[in-house]
Amino acid sequence: MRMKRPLKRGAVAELLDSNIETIRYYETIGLVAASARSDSGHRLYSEADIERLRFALRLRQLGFALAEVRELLTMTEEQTFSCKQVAEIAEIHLSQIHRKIDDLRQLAMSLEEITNQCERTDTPDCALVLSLKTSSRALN
Amino acid sequence: MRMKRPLKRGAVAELLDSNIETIRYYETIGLVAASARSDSGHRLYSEADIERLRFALRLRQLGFALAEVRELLTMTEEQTFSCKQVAEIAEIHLSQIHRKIDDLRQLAMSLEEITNQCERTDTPDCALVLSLKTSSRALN
DNA sequence: GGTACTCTCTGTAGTAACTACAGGTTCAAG
DNA sequence: CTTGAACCTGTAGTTACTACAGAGAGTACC
Repeated sequence: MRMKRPLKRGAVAELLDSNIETIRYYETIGLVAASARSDSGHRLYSEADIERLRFALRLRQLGFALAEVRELLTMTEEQTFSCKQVAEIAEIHLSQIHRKIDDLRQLAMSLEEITNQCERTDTPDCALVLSLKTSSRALN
Repeated sequence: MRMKRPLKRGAVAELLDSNIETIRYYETIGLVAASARSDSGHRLYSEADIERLRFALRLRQLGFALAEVRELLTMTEEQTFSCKQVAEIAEIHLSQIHRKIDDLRQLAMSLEEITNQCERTDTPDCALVLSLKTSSRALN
């Protein structure tokens, strides 16, 4: 069997549905780099490089911070992890997402309450604005 | 009746439960400035200054971007707005919040699905990691 | 082989909304 | 009068990219 020849940056970006600049960025911060360069200096991405990138991008899609992505990459690559550990990280992250959802719900409720005080007149004196100007009640 | 004497930056920050640096930041970007300075250069915030700040901070708490805060400040200050206009801005913002909530719910679902594949073993071969490594299915 | 066009390279700056720090005044209490 | 807190300024750092400029490759067509 024959190796697939490595892709260049643009092709990788397209394949992974990401941005060409993002890929370079991940390299500059030492997250994922191309393992080879052509004679003229063009980055060449092997299958393994692409897998690593795919993994990183997927974790980002799932809302993990780059620091967490870095950690998870190292763990999975060095095989120095237990499944339990990874699951724990994921669950902490999940609980953060849930908290964010709750915060936004609170926010939406406050804002709905405030906008409901408005009767959509053409004048500038409005309970809505008044309500915005007074200090928070529904928040925190 | 007597004017309350103006507060300084630290006192304002405490009063409005915000950060002293944030207040200076809002000044540098031309959002809200102290209307006076003491002889030695300390910022002095009048009641009106503080109201303006309170308004800005409240809008931020409600998730409005600084650009929107700026717009709303101008509108309410120049009285060149109708209640309807303000309500519209608020409603656009509200719909963005709802969309964000939906996105996060999707995210949470994906992540839950993935973590459920894990049996919390002590070994590194895990359906969770495998699932993270393969390309997205539940997203977008 | 020449030319034109796209791709890639590098370094750097900009984005949002702060936050933090350093090095120097000024204020207030004892 | 001293000491410590609060304030001043300018500047750099944060997160996760994104965008741009200027120069060097790669490739398609005549």
